[in-house]
Parts: sequence; C-alpha cells; structure tokens
Amino acid sequence: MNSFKPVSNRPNFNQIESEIIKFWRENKIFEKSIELRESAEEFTFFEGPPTANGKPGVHHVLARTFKDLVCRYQTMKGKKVVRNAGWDEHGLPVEIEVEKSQGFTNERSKKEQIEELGIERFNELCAESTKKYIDEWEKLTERMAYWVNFENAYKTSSPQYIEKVWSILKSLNNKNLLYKGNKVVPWACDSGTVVSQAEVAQGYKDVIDESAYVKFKLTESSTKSLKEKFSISAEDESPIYMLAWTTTPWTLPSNMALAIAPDIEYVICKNKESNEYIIISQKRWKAVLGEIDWEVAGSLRGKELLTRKENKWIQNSPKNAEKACFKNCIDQTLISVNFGNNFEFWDSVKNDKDNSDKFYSIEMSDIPAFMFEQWRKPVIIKDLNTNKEFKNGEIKASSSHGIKRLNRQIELESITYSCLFSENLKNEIVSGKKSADEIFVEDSETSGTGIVHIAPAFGQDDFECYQANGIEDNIICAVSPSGVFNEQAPDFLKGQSIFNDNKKTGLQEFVRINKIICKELAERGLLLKTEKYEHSYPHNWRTNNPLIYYLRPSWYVATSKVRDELIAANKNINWYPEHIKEGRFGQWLENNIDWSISRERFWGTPLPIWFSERRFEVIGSFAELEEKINNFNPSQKDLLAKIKENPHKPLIDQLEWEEYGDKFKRVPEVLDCWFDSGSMPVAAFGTEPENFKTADYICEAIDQTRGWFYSLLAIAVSLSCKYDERTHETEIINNLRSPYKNVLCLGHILDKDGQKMSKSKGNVLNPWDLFEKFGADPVRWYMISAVSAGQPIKFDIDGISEVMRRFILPLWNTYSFFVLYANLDKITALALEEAGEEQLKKQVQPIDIWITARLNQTQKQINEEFEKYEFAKVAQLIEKFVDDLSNVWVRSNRSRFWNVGNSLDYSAYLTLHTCLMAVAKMSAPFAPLISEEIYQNLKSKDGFESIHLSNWAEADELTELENNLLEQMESALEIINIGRSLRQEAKIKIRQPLAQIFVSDEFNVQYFADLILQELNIKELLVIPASELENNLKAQLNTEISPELKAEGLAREFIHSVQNLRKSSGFEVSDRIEIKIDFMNNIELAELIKQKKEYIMNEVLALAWLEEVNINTESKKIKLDGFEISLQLSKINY
RNA sequence: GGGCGAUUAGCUCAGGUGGCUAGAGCGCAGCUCUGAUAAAGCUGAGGUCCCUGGUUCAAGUCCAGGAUCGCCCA
Repeated sequence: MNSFKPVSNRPNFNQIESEIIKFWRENKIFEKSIELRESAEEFTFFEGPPTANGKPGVHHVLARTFKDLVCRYQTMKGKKVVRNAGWDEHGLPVEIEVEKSQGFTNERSKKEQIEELGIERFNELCAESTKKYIDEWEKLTERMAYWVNFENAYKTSSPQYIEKVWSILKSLNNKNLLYKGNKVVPWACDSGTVVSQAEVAQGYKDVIDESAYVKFKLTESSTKSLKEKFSISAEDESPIYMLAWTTTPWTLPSNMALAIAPDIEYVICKNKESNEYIIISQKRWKAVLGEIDWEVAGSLRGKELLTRKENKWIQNSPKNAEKACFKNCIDQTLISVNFGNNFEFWDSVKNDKDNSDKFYSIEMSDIPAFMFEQWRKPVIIKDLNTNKEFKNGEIKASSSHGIKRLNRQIELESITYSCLFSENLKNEIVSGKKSADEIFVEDSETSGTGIVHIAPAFGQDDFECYQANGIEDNIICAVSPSGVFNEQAPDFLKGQSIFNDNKKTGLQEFVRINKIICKELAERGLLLKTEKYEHSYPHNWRTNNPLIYYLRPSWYVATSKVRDELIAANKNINWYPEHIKEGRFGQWLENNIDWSISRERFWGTPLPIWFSERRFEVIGSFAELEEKINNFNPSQKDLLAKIKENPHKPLIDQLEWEEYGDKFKRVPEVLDCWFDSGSMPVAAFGTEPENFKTADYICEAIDQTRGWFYSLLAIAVSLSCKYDERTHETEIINNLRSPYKNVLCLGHILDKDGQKMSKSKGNVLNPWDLFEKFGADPVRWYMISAVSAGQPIKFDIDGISEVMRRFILPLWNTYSFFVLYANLDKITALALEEAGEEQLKKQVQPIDIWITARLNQTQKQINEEFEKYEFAKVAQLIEKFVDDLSNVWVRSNRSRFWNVGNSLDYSAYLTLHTCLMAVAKMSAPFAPLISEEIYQNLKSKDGFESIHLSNWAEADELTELENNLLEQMESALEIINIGRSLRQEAKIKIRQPLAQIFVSDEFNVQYFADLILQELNIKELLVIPASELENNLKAQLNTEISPELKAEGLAREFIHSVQNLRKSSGFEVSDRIEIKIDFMNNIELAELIKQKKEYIMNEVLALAWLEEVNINTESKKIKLDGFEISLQLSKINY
C-alpha cells in the first residue's frame, strides 16, 4: 500500500482542481475558514458589486484573483475575513439590455416604447435581466477559487437596501448637503428625454448652419470708460460694440453674458464711414471686418479691458471661494507653503529679471512663501526656521504637505452691454475663471472673434463659466423642453418652435428660426453678417433629429462643500500603486464639483423626495413613509404595503399626501446607480448612516477612481460632515474617516498586442477555455506575476504556458519526485514526523541546512512584500525558491533517495517534505487549488483539514551557520559556473573527469566542495591563495588527462551513447538490457573501455555484454574519441 | 483641452531615496546532463534605457521641453 497518493507526472490540472473544489464544497471549507476565526480580529473586505447582466470575463477573473489572495492571506494570518458578494442591479446598462431584448427600434423614442410596454413591466424585465447571469457568475467564481459568500450577498435593488440608501439621502439633507440645482445635459426635444453620453457619441453628423456675427452694444458708462482706456476722445460719441460669433443664433434670446479671455489681444476697430467701434480679437479683425471699411484704433489684452479694482489672494477652498465671489476676476495660481499676506516679496521675486540661480531666504513662518507653478526660473526658497529648502517645480499643491493652492483674485469692474432684444436690460462681460479661451477655440486664426456669447441654459461650458464667475441671477432659458420659445423669449418668438422640418428629408433643423432671429437683429442694427458654417453636431441617433444641450433640474450632493474633508480623508488611505493617491484620485478630488445624483430614467432607486409647491421633504425609511400615509392619506395603506415589497417605479410615484394644505408628490427621478454602490458600507450592513463600516481592503480596476472608489468616499465623508448654511462653514461632526483603508487599484486587461478587449475586435478570451486548458491556478499565477499590480496587463496565453513551464510544472515534478520515492521506501508523513529531530541530527547534511535557510530567507522576504502589496515580487521569490529546490537541492541529492537496502535517509525526505509543505503554504493565497492538492497529500493525519485553515508561517531568524551556508552555496554555484566556462574554453567535456581544480581562497568552500566536484566531474579541490592563480582568475583547472582519467572519460562517453540509444529505442528507465558491441578493430579503444566494463554495465543496467564482429541487424554506429564502433541493444527479461 | 500612467534586449517585464561592467524570464544560437526521461541545466549573442536640453564628480533614475502609446475626464 502506498503511503501517499501516487502523483502523475503529466497532471491534468483542470481535473485536479475540480476535485479540490468539490472537496471544499462538500466539506464547507470556506465556511469553516471563517468559523474557525470566530473570535479573532476582523479583517473587512468589501466586494464591489458587479452588474450581473452579462457574462463574467477575464477582467473579472483578474480582479477576483487579487481580491481573493488578500483575503486568503489574512485568513491564514489568523484574521476573521467576512466577505459577502454584492450585485449592482440598477442602472442604465440594465435598461439598455432590456431595450435590446424587447427589440425596441431606433426609429422611435425609447421612452415612448417603454411607456407603451408599461414602466411596471419594463422594470420587471430589468429585475429579471439582472438575475439572468447570476448562475454563470457563481459558477465561474467557484471554479476560479474565489471565496465569497453568495448567500449573504447584498443586492442594490432589494427593499432593505433601498431603504438604507434613503436613510443616507435623508441624513445628507439634514446636513444641508443635498440640494436641487440644474445640469446641462444632452436633450432630445422630440422624445423629451436625456440622451446618454454614449448615445451622443454615436449621433454626430456634419451639418451646415447659418452662423451669425452679432454686435452687442455697450452701455453708456462702459463706452465711456473704455474710450478712456483706448485713448479715444471723449467727444467722439459713436457707440462701441463687442462682436461675438455663434453657430446657434436660436440661443441668443437666452444670452446672459459675454466671455473674453485675459490673454487674448483685442483690437478696437473704427468704421471709416459710420464711425462706430467694434471690439474683436487682433487675429480676426481683418478676416471678419476687412481693411477696406475698418481701421484699428487701439489694442489691449483681455485683462486690460477690465479695470482692476482689487488685488488679493485667496485660498481656493470651497468655503472661501464662495465668500470671495469670483465675479469678474482674473486669477493666477500659486502654491502656498505657508499662508500669509506678504505679496510684495513674491512679486519682487517674480519680477527679478536676472535669470541666474537665485537663493532667496525667508522665514516662512512669518512670511508667506508662494511659488508660481509655472515659473521657469529656478528659485530655491529656504525656510530659515527649519532649514528646509524648496525648489519651485518640486512642490506641487497637495494637501498632504500642508501646501495649498491659492488664487490671485483681481476683482474687476464690469463692462456692461444692452441685451439684444431689450435695450433696457443690461448684461455683463466676464473674464477669468472659465473664460473665452477655455470655452472656445483659443484665440483662433480661423474662426470666431475671441468673444463668446454665453447662454448658460444651453451649454455646459457656458453654465460653468456663468456659475464660476459668480453671477447669481436666475438663468434665462427661453426654450421649453419640447423646443418651443416660452414666455422668457421676446414677443416675436414666443410660441414658435426652434425647429422646422426640412422639406427634402423631413428631419428637423434650425434653419427657419435662425433666419427669423438674424432678420430681427439686422433690423435692430445688431447683426454684422451671417455666414454658412459646416460643423459636427450631435443628433438623436434614433430619430436623426438634432439634439440640444439643455439645462435640466437635477438633484445634487454638495460634495464641493466637503472637498477639503475628502482630501483629508484620502490622506489616510493606502493606495497601491501609490501614485493614484495624489495623482489620478487626488487630482479628481482637488477638482471636485457637486455630484449630480438624479437620473431621468426608470430602473433605479427612486429618489425618496416628495415635494409640494412650497417645500420638499426627504423620507428616510418605510416607517416615515408609513407615518405620512397613516396621518395624511390612509386610503393608500394598501398601496404602501405593496411598495414595501417593491419600492420601484411606477408604483411609488402614486404615493401622495396632503399635509396641512401642502400637496406632496414624489419627484420622478431615480438615483445614480453609483450612489447605490457607494452606499454599500451602510446599506449592506444595515447600520445607521453615520456608523458606516470601514473596509480594511478593497480592490477594483482603475476606472473605479471616478466610480466606486469615489462614490464610497464621497458618501462616507459627506455623512461625517455638516454644512452650515449661514456661516458657509463645513464642520466635521463625526470622526472623519474613509470607508476603506487599503485600495488595490488594478490596471486594465488588454490583448497581447496591447489592444483593448472588445467583442467587436473578437479578441475577448473566455475564462472557461483557459481554466480547461491550464487550470485556474496557472491563470491566477500568470495574472499576479506578469506585471506589478496596477499596470495594464497584456494578456498573452503564451504567458500562461510560460508560468506552467517556469513554475507550476517544476513544483509539480519536485512534488511527484518526493511521492514516487517516499512510496517506494514506504515512508509516511507520520513516520517522517516521528523520525523527527533525532534522525535529522544524525543524517543532516550541510546542503539540507542550506535549503532550509533559503526557505527561511524566502519566507522572511515574502512576508515583507506581502505587507507592501507587492504580489508580483512575492510570486517571483517563491519561483526562485522552487528553482533552487528543484535545480540545486533535488538535482544534487537524488542519489540519497535511491535506497538500496541501506537505512533510509530521513533527513533527505524530511527536508524535501518541509520545503514542499512550506511552498504550498506560501503559494496558497495565489494558487489555492494546487497548493491544497499538495497539502492534502503530504500532510499527516492530524494536519489541518485544509491548507486554508492552517496558519501562515513566520520566518525564523537565520542562525550564523545558516547565513554562512547561504554564502558558501553562492560561492559554490559561482565556482561551478566558472568551472564550466573553463572547461568549455579548454574544450573538455564534463564527461571527461579531471584531476584537480584550484580555487581562490577568497571563497569559503568548506561545506560544498563535494557539490562542486560532483557537478564539475573533478577528483580534487585545492584552495590556494588568490595570488597564485594566473590572470586574476578565481579558479583554475588542471587540464592534464592521465591514462586513468582518459579511460574513465571514455567509459562515461560510452555510457552516454548507450543511454541515448536506450532512450531512442524506447526503453523504460528500469529495463535491463543486453549490449552487443563491435569495436571494429579499434583495439586500443576496446582495451580502455573493457577496463571499465563493470562500471559501465552497472550504469546502463546491462546484464549481458557480448563482443561480436559484424553485427548487422539494427546495429548503431557511434563515434568515440574519433573512432567508430557499432552497438546493438536489446531488452532482456530478468 | 485637462489629468494620470507608460516608453529599458526580438517579446513580456524588474530596476526605493542618483553610484562599479543596466538585470530576469521567454525566444534564438551553441553546449551539457540524465535513476524527475515528452523533464532539466549551462554558456553566448542581443541595449543610443523614446528624443532634446539642464542639474551633478556621477543620470535609466532628478529637472525642463518634446514625441509616441494607453486610460480617465471634458
């Protein structure tokens, strides 16, 4: 009977792994791995919920590999690692999937088609769609050996989850961080819906529109002050116009401002006949106005057009930003090391024309140190208090160094102009934060005028420019959602559609309305000219009608109010790779704007906001809703009961009540699904919003910096803060903490040529195929070791084969070697344990201690790298150890396992057993299946039920002897290499034994001289002083070959030929043979060979030796020392 | 347009805080060993460290500018 289960040396990992998985399932090993640690410290992991309405792909395998390995590692480290799955069930992707499956056509509005089907039915289909692939996901997850609890999975569409999300929204509202605002979105007037960005991208078409050059007349006072600036006589009473260019004249009735850019050069031109003045960019006046009728009367930069009123620095934090009111300002960005108010010093530094290196010393605690990020001139600033030096360019604004970004606010006196269609109303010209050059093609030579017409209702840039410049008036939007001019429009437009149908195509266009508006402007003397302009314009890809950008009401979380707190919370997060922290994620936080959380869609968490004409109320739970209904509309009790089961649209939209005269209805929107998943630290655990749970570890791909990583942090931080509307201060009311401590941010998977994987390119890999061909562990190992985590990975199937050849198979071969001989020697795991110390002491050899030391060393290194999340390095270290084990230790100790009736070499078995068990354990988080297989076979009966229930190994300190042996082995391996190259140089094969090797005394070869002699086939090793070696060599050979050595060499040469013949004849290793030899009259050679006859026969397992002349049949000619002889082998039974 | 990352051998990738002759695996070529036998080892060739400037005694590494590729956001 075998002690160990026999191991195939041609393993089918797919099958082996599947059996391990079955073993885990049947014995509930995953459950036990948590129960076992019941009272242990917790290590919390959050699973980012995937949308399960598609099949999982290799990128999911990648993320899950890295999720799993940390959890397994921490479990083995003794932590209790609870990990529940999660499903993101809401959102647009699900809706689109259902639209497709319903065969909704593109010709008609999808909104209409959904309403035709019924929102109730539609949402039912959405709910079903998310369940469709859950089975597939669970199977793949199990097969790839990702341990996660599906039974306790959180689901974002479950009533319990939705209720907790509501409680968050209510809490945010209580903290004054929820508000209703506006957002400019792509809008389809024909179907009355928002169009997603992805759909917009599909619908761009080239169209020709009538563009207009429009004259905006300055008010009297602005005309006067500008004339002063341009040194134009005050007696000249001609009007001044600003010239703006637009491709959408239909937005002109909604004009609210003009934007200019600080650094564009503007000219004021005078018409030679009419004497009127026009301001336009210097680069464009000739092309637009022409030199025939116009001449330049002066020029100024954009920032000089506006009068400087005040000059101050402010910190660009949301609090100050609000107070400072960015009205009409030009700002420059500085970095402050220490906040203060001595600006003259810095201006003088900046204006110093000397370009040589300067050393400015100041006391930074007293005087502010501002550094222009854009400074070209090298400047070193020394803080006299701390003696710390700062170079400009070295410091970047980052909250982590206490260095803040400052803006220079130059408040400007505004220029005002008369509204186009109502001379009594005035608008302003703005410049500064978001100005013309950012909105428009910067100071173009080919189009525009350098002055941009701002209609905040019809462009995101316009809207931001308007808001950023702090103009607080209500936004004019003269067009209704259906595309008809409303009561805000001038009389001649009211009630007219902005569209007309093209007579040929039947499609909508702006041609008619643009003509009407231009005609009116011309009559008012405000139109310079029109021009046909061809440009790319977004269209509704379903109906082919033009889209407009349109201001829609939207609900926001005021995350910009907690920007500093977000940045502060980020400080305590460990990011892997580290650059994400201050880079991609940090930058994103620094530029944080309010989060628009409402979506005009159907399938999502309904916003729990009910509004009346006077106010709105946020409902935080079903109980609150019940209270409202009980008190104010008991007739809907039954409805409410249904809603508690399924709180989705459309049912919930019917809930309404009248409270002391206020009629409350629900807002129709649903919630951004990122808010759902970001709520998970509260909603998945059912805690109170402020007591959200914190993960020790999360892991997703890099696209989640703007997705889940952000939504988690934004919600958690907002819940920890409160905004005071009166003082405009944000106050931290809770411990400010991030909902996660460590984030591993993975790169994307690309195909082997670096192309994105996509269905259309046909380069998508199916994980199942990979598992079947290689097994899950080799795939996991490849993903971990191919690149350092965080880099994009070029996924190459050949890379998996390489992992197989480089690591998995050598490990497996070593394992199979052990089992093969242990079984022959009837050694059991128990016997090894019992033999223990004493046997070891008797039989231990230096090389055993060496490999154990290597093991210890490796363990120590990987423990360190694991803590640093350097998993690729861990894999590398394990690979190197297995290489040493297989190619150094096993290779030179094989004979110890060929027990020929002697006493067993327990030390050899013990050493190899120890190493294999240790490798299995250290690989267990990466390759959980194969390591389990090895563990199960090698463990003794009272071992752990599973390797994943066992404990992670700590490294012992190396003893002096161990350190010494590590060093000696390095020397020995080096000498062996030198010896081999010396042999090659002297053209003497290793088969030819040599008498001596001389080794420099710089090497210590006390313990491994035998190893060197064995590997190099040399009889004697002599250590001599380095000075006695020729040519500074570190070792030298005695290349004299005595007749005795010659005979031995020939014998080995002969053996080599016989072995090759054995192999090519297809004999088994253990087959016994008969040799027939024809020496072909080479008498001397024959004599030499025959001297070693016994040795040779023994080596090649020959039982018979026949010397014949003229062997004909099947004989094989071989060359030996330049002479030819003939051989014939045959198998014999014994 | 903005942000982030990457660019090192034929291929895939390592190379904190500047420091000997820039490394590994694969591939290629040559050689070797074989009682782990469709396994294994050794040696070699192969580099303008993307380019240009700068700092330094010293730059793959730091700084500035540029090129190309990728990702994210407009």
